This record gives sequence, structure tokens and C-alpha cells, in this order.
Amino acid sequence: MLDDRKLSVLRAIVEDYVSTNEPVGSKTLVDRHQLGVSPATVRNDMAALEEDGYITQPHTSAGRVPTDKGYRLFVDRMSSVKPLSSAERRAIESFLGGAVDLDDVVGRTVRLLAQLTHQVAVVQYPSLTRSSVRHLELVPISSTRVLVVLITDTGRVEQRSVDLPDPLSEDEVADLRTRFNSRIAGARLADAPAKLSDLPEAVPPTLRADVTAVTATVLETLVEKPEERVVLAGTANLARTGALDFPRTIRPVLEALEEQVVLLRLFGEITDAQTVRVSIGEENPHEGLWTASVVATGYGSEGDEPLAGLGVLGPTRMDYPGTMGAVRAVARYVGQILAEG
Amino acid sequence: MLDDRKLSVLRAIVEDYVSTNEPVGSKTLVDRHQLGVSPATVRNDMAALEEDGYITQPHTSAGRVPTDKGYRLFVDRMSSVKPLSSAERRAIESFLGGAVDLDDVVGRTVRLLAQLTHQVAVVQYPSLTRSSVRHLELVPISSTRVLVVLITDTGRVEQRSVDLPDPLSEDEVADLRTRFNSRIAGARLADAPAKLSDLPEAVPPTLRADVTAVTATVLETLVEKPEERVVLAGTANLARTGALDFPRTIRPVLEALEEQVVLLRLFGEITDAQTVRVSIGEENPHEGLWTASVVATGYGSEGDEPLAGLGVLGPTRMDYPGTMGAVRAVARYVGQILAEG
DNA sequence: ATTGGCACTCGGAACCGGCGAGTGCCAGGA
DNA sequence: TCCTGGCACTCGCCGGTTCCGAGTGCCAAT
Repeated sequence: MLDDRKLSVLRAIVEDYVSTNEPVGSKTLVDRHQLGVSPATVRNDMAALEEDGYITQPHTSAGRVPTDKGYRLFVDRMSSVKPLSSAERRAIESFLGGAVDLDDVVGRTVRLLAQLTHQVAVVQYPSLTRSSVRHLELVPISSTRVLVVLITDTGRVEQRSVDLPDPLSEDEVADLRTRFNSRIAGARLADAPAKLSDLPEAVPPTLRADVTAVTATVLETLVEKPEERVVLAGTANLARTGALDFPRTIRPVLEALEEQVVLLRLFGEITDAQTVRVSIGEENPHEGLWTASVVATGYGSEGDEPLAGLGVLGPTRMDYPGTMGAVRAVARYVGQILAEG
Repeated sequence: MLDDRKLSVLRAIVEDYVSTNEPVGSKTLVDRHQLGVSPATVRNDMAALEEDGYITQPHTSAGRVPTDKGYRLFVDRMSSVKPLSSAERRAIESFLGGAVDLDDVVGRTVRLLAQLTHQVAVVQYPSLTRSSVRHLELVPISSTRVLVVLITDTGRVEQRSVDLPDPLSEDEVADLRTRFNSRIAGARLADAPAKLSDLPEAVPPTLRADVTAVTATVLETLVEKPEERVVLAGTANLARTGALDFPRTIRPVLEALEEQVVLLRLFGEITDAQTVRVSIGEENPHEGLWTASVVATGYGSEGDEPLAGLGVLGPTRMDYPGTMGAVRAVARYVGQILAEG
């Protein structure tokens, strides 16, 4: 069905179309690639490829364009992830090296990815549920109000203020702080509920109501509402090729990008930091992204599942090998930096 | 030069053009507005307005379109800020009311603004330099490393890790924490350097090197690099009217929006929270925004200068009265909420 | 199986003419 | 002096027509 030459033809079509953005015909194909056969032969192969749904012609008497299925085959069987140039590697290192805190790391990463790939970059903050508690701080604001500040080992800081049913002294707050930390410092967030469940009973009755209130806030905020955060950069790249890549308009794409839920779903299926996942055109879950492709992977894996995901989004007409290489490289460096810091 | 009727004509042109997005001619103008004069008279006025640069015709034998100068006159002299409907007010209250922390307030605000105005919304986080220190927390990570966490009265939390020249015990860290807080808790960030300057000399010599390191980090992070943060929402609204509003392409606009520096400059000139500032077309500092208008104001003013700015960005062809009303109303509610929380 | 030849298709560019919205100007009237 | 109706003029837009050529599918020959 699909002999080697047909695959070569498909590869050539994809590569040409990606670089020229014009439907590619049999003639130009044999000119630009050493296929060793005549245009007529290529035409036969193209007819077969079209029959199988890998390519299509926008209109009669025009060249062929890869379909989603064609890109899929290309990505799965014919492309190898392209390693970065050493200049690019150095750029990554120096650019990410100067980061001072987590916000900075994430911010630099997303801008770097956008610049390297000329696409829209998406970076997810390290997942709270997969992080551990470094420290829980209680800051008295007034006698009936404290600020709960939770710091994770990945550098995330979350905070909420809690109204207390009974006034607390500074010493009592300090006591509570110690009690909380001795129980959950170092524990994974996912394990926090179990470790805190019997805390109200373990404190003197006078504190019980307050402890219950604080505990409830901690749990609600940090476990039940994991509030995964996602940041974007490079949305201007969507408009790079004029209306060529996103024919209707880029509006549905921008809308999809603003829906956190959609973005998070793009990373939901990522289960390890080794492979780069590619989702092409109508494979995407959200209708607004049916003209786009997403190249994503996990980062910050410590053996098992990754801390979070990152990736880029662009037109289906995309340089997959190069993009995959950039995404993989950046993910590795970020993981490395987080492990050090 | 500009009698009352000419102003009425200009107002009518602006209003019609904003609502129809088509160059408006003398005939349609007298139909839709009660000007009480004939098209011919209006034509004469239009010729005068064009002479003075308030309107222009895209090409001969087309209607007139307001220029930047025309919009400016309209905003300055002919439009009053349109108050919101009570339904809109209720929507604002209920939408912003549920916020749990600062991130949430800012996030909800920016989405609300985008939705109310159908433009791109921009919200600046409360300025660090104008905030006060609520609490400075030192969290030991290892014996030679501590995490500095600063919490402001506006709810912002900033954190950095510091490598210590000498190891510190937990008790010593606690001691430092007390020393720092007794000096700067409650102080404005801008005043922090002065209050900390002699701290290294006031501690036992064994701690001196560490105190110097921590102090340096605190100052560097929070004063010298105030790192103002800005968030966006509603970029999809740029593509709302197809290519009508941003003729070239929306790319330069998206690019400008990604440059924090540019955005921050838009708020730099805001000095009070009462007035709504409008910047039209080529009045904007950045070339990419020459086809756009910015409507901005301050929020969270506590008597003197506001904590930060917020606003929206859209095409120059914009409903200025309505947009100004929405921006002002949202700014007031946000200020209120921050004052309470 | 591959290839050169050939007739055919059809989108896009270029051209053209008519329509009509909109203008500027002018002369007459309040 | 200002307003108004009338009128000739301009020019962008729209629909129709023509023409060109890239690209195709098919077929007979190798």
C-alpha cells in the first residue's frame, strides 16, 4: 500500500509545503528533491496518497497539501526530533540561567519558547498536587484574622486570609504554626488532608474552633482547588503569516487560549517528561483549535510523573521536527534548573 | 471657527461611525440625527471640519471618518462618561465579590473588564513601591539557605532564596526574623532601605555576614527591582471585527501588548484614581499602538496616588463614553474590595 | 512499473463598464 | 450672511468576461 517511495513523496510534500506555504505539484517536487523518478510517476503516487487521505488538493488543478492524517504519518514515522544548534543551546542556558525565582523561571521559559519556535508558547506552573509542602506560615493580621501562606518545594507560594471565630494571641499563632508544620512540612500536598484530619482534636479545646477554620482554609485552597496556572507568550506569532495559516480568523484560537480549562486539558494527558506529544488539527479537543497543532511535553520529572507541562501551539503547517526539538530541549533545561534551585 | 453646529456634526459622525464602521456621508447623517439643516449645509460643515483635520475621507467620493484629532475633541468636549446600567453594576459586584486572594481579584477584574467593554483589558498589580510591608518571613531551607518571603498589605507575596555565607540555626533565623520585622513591618517599601541600612551593625558579629546577605536580597528584590506585574485578558476581542479595525494586521498590537515595558508606560502617567485618561491613536508612545486607543485609570487610591492602574485597549473606533464608564466603575469597585480585604 | 505526451480543468489576474453614494460648487432665497 | 436645492463630477465597488498557466488524469509505448 504505502511503499517507501510514497512515503518519500509524502515527506517531500510536507517539507515543501511547510517551507513555501503553497500547494506543491509533481513538477516542482521532482525539481527540489532527488526522487529519481519522473513527474508522471510522482503523480501516480500522489493520486494514491490522496486516495488514502494523506494529502488533498484545495481545488482541482492545484498542487497537493498534507491533511491532518498526512502530518500525523509524517510525525509518527518519518521525522526525527531535530537537535538544536549549539548556538541555540547556549542561548537557552544563558537566558534561563539568570532566573531568580519561580515566576521568573516560568516567565523566561515561556518567552524563550515563543522566540525559539516562532509559535505561541504555553507553560504550566508546577502542579500543586504533585508538589510537597516546604513551609506553612501563619501571619497574624489582627487578633481575629491570620494570613495563611503556603510555600512548596517547587517555589510556589499560595496565600489566603482566614477570619477566626475566636481571637488568638501571637503566642498561640506561633504554637499553631509549629503544630501545622510538624505535621505537613515535607509532605506531598495530596497527603495533606490525611495528616491534618485529626489536628483539631489534638489541640486544647480553646483553640479548636480556630484550628478548624484554618485547617478548612488550607484544605480548600490547596487541595480541593488546585488552581493550575498557565502562562502564554508569543500570541503575536499567530498573526505572523497574515491570514495564511488561520484562514477564518485567529479569533477562535485566541479565545481557546484564554480558556484556562482548554489549555489545561492540553497538558492533562501528559504522563512523562521523555516523550514529546503532538496533537494535530482536529485531534485537538477544542473546536477553536482545529486549525492548530500542539507540541507539548512534561518537565521537572523526578523519576515518575512530571511536575507540569509546557509546549507550543501553531498552525498545522508547522516545522514539526524543529519545534519538537526546541520543546524537548527547553523542557530538559527547565527541569534541571528547578531541580537545582 | 467651530460653532455649535459643527461640533454637533462631528459628534454625529463619531457616533455613527463607531456604531456602523462605515464612512458616513452628509445624507445619512441628516437622516439619523435631528440636525435641522439640509445635507448641503452639513457638507459645508464637513468641509470645514476636514480643513481643520478633525475628519478625513478614506478616498474621494466616500463619506468621512473621524481622525485621531477628531476623536480627541469628541472625548474632551462632547462626551460624558456613561454610567453603567444597574444590571452591569450588579454583575460587577457579584463577579468581583467572590475573589479569595489578590491573584483572584486581579484575574477576575481583568476578565470582567474585557467582557464589559469587549476590548483587551489590562490590569496592573498593586505597585510594590507604594505598598507597605505586612510581614517578612524567613524560612530555613537548609543550614546555609533561607527563603525570604515578603507579604505586603495589598496581598502581594514576593519570595527569593538566599545563600548564606555562614550556617544559621533555627533559633538564629527566628531571631533575625524578629529583628527584620520590628524594623520594617508596617513601613512603606520605599522607606525600607533607610530602616534596614544599619541593621548589620546592630546584630552580633557572628550574624553580621548573613544579615548583610539577607538585607541585600531584600533590598535588591523589592526596591531596586520593583517588577511591576501586568495581566491581560480579551486579546481575542482584537480580532472581533475581522480586519476592519486593525487594517494592517493585529500583529503589531499583539507584539506591543507582550512588551511589559510598553504596557507599564501606559500606566506610568496615571497620577490619580479620579480621572479616566484616554490616549488616542498616534498619541500612544509605541508605534504598534498607533491604530489603537487606551482608556485607563488608577485604582486603590488611599487619598493620594493610586496603587496601580487598569484599563482597556481597543481600536480608535471605540465607544469612548461607554468604555470610560466601565473602566471607571470597575476601578472603583476594585479599590473598594482591596480596601476591605 | 515507469515514462513522455496530450487534452482538459479551473482558479486567479487583468480588464471593463455601469451603478451609485457622496462630493464640491453655484445661484437663488430667507 | 447663511442656508438650500440643484447639478455635474468623481471614483470605489461589483459583476461579467477573457485569458493564462500550473497542474492533473489518462494512455500508449518502453
